[in-house]
Amino acid sequence: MPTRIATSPMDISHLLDDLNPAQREAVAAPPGHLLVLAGAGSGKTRVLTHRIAWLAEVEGVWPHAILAVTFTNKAAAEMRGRCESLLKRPTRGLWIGTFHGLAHRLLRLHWHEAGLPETFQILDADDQQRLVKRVIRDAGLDESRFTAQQGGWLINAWKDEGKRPDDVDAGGNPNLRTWLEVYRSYEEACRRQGLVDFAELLLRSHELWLAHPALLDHYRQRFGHLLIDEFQDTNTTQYAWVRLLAGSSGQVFAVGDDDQSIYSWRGARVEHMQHFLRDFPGARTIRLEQNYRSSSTILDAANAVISRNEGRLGKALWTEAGRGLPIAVYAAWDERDEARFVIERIRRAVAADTRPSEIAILYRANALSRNFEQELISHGVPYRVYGGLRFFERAEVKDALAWLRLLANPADDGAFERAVATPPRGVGEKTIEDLRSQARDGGRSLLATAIDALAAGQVKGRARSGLGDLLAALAELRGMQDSRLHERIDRLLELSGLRAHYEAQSRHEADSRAANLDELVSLARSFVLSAEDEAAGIGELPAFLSHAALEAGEGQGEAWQDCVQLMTLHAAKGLEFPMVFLVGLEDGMFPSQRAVNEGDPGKLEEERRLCYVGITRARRQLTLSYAEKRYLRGSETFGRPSRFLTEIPPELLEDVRPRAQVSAPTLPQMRQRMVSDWEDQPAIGLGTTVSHAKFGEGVVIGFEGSGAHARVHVRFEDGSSKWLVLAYANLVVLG
DNA sequence: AAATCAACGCTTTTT
DNA sequence: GCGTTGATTT
Repeated sequence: MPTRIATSPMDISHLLDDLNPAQREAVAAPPGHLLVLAGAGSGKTRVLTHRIAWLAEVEGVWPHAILAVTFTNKAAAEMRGRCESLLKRPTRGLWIGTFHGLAHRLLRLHWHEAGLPETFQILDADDQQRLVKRVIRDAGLDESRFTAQQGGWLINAWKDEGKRPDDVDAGGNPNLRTWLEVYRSYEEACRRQGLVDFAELLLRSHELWLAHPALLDHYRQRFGHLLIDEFQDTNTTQYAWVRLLAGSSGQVFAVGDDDQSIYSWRGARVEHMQHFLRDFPGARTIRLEQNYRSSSTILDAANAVISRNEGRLGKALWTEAGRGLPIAVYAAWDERDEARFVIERIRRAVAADTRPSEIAILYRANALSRNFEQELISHGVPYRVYGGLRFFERAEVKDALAWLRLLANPADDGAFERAVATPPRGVGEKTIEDLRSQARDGGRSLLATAIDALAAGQVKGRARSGLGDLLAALAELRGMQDSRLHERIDRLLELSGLRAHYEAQSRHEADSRAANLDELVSLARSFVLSAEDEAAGIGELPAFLSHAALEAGEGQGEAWQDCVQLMTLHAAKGLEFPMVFLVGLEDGMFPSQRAVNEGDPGKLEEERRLCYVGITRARRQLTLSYAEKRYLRGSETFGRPSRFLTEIPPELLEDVRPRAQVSAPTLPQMRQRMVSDWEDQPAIGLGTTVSHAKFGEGVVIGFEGSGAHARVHVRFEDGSSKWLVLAYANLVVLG
């Protein structure tokens, strides 16, 4: 049990001084369970880190006895860093990590008790899908009816709910029965190959504790204090994991915001916030409602929107900040007009000394980023899109990792297939299928089967030499036990032919694939085994592979470059920007069609929470936009403004009338100068001389339509004439 | 066995 | 509108 050490009041001032009363109450809470309802921008991370420091410094709790859980590696890293600077020393023995990272550590430490091979490997989402596909195919199912995607989704959903195949009741549903068989076969394949997917990490470590009370007891004794971040995002298995570890003596400090629960489709259950008060006796609730981020206008809009949801725990954000700028709303004619407007505003802001990195464009679905990217490129504004392929998920990197996985775990059939397939080495589908059936019959791995088949002379022709080369290369790499990891990878890239393969490709595709392989080598060179991993007796190679799976690495683009940030609303959770553009606000886009169609109020409420998350990302200025017409999946769609727009009190909004309008066919009206927010566009009329970036100078000889529809007919100097949409053409009026 | 071409299908995605 | 998958071709 932790011993209390005497402290004077002086010691604690730096932990409480810069906190508001509610934050202080949470940080200095007496022993017991606590649920902190932390609104957006209310200083949640600060409270968590100060609580840890408070426990360590004031309550005299050993860091050793504290476990802090987050959902992302980024959040974990930030928490660790802030704790270290608060405590002014390394946080030795303190466990801070993601649910998955901590569960993984437990399984590495207790692989035997968990029923895993010591060499078990982590299956990422892509690997998992491939394996499910293999299972479906081997079962001879119709792959158009039973897709790997759906299978993976179902299996994950079951595991997230803590259900093994035996726990699922398929009832009389034949489809579900089939899926259950797929689930069983998938589990068997994982067991045979020593593979563990993300959901399995959690479920397996939970079962590890259940099956080994002494082990559970050990960890219960050790971790007297559990701190959970983003509690509203916990799934059933994670919640059970926390409950089990806490037992009757562990104190849980849970921080979350039910209004920011946006991952129910990934198994997260907001109800856990309510259940917490029921399941953890004596739990108290503290609300952090003062917002330090946004103007009161932005906050009022957020509050108004979220207040439409039912069954909230209840929380009203307030701020001492002033009203600030109104929320601008722009009704674009179409998605190009929308992009043009947004980028123009961004350029203005940048010209007025806003840094690009302080600006974010947020959208519901990734598909929306394209137009904004195009417009940013054409104006030379640096930008970064989040949510692309991450480093360790890239095909060429995974190709190389497959070899490492085979070295670490020869039973990994997926890795073998990947290594065989790329680069092409004369071993085709037929050869592989023969090996597969042989391996199935013999109950052995593909690699072992291949070695035998080659020795027995069963493989002929090109396949023989190709397979022979591969096995020889593997043998050589296996012999490099004493070499550094990066040397092995470097050699691997040569022997496998991957480097040559991707270098040859690069010439055609102007791609950076070969460079990524070099990057992999240098990542391995600078990879350091963490103290925890070393203590757990984990080798460099398995640790590197786990790192690759659990921390897929940053998305594309340089994090530190000063650029405009583009991302989905989901990706924006936890971030903040002085200037935020929330785009694509049409019913059917946001809220999404599915949420609207299915008529499930829960779905719509989650969309609304997503909207709340989006609005509350903005510090200073929020701009909303929607397009009346949008090309979606190749065809035109006409949308109505999002219902969320109407949920914001109109007095907080300011309509932007951006377009120079050509509204009537009479000259005086044509000459009328219209209000233009984003460019001081003089009037355009018959006979006006204009200049176009591509076509040069010309004279307006006609026009039609009004508002966004306005088009002008221009005869250019070369004699050609064109109809141009005013909103796009960016005409410069010369007189 | 590998390259080329048509057909599909498609929110969100911390790990 | 695009990228991925699969069927077809050589």
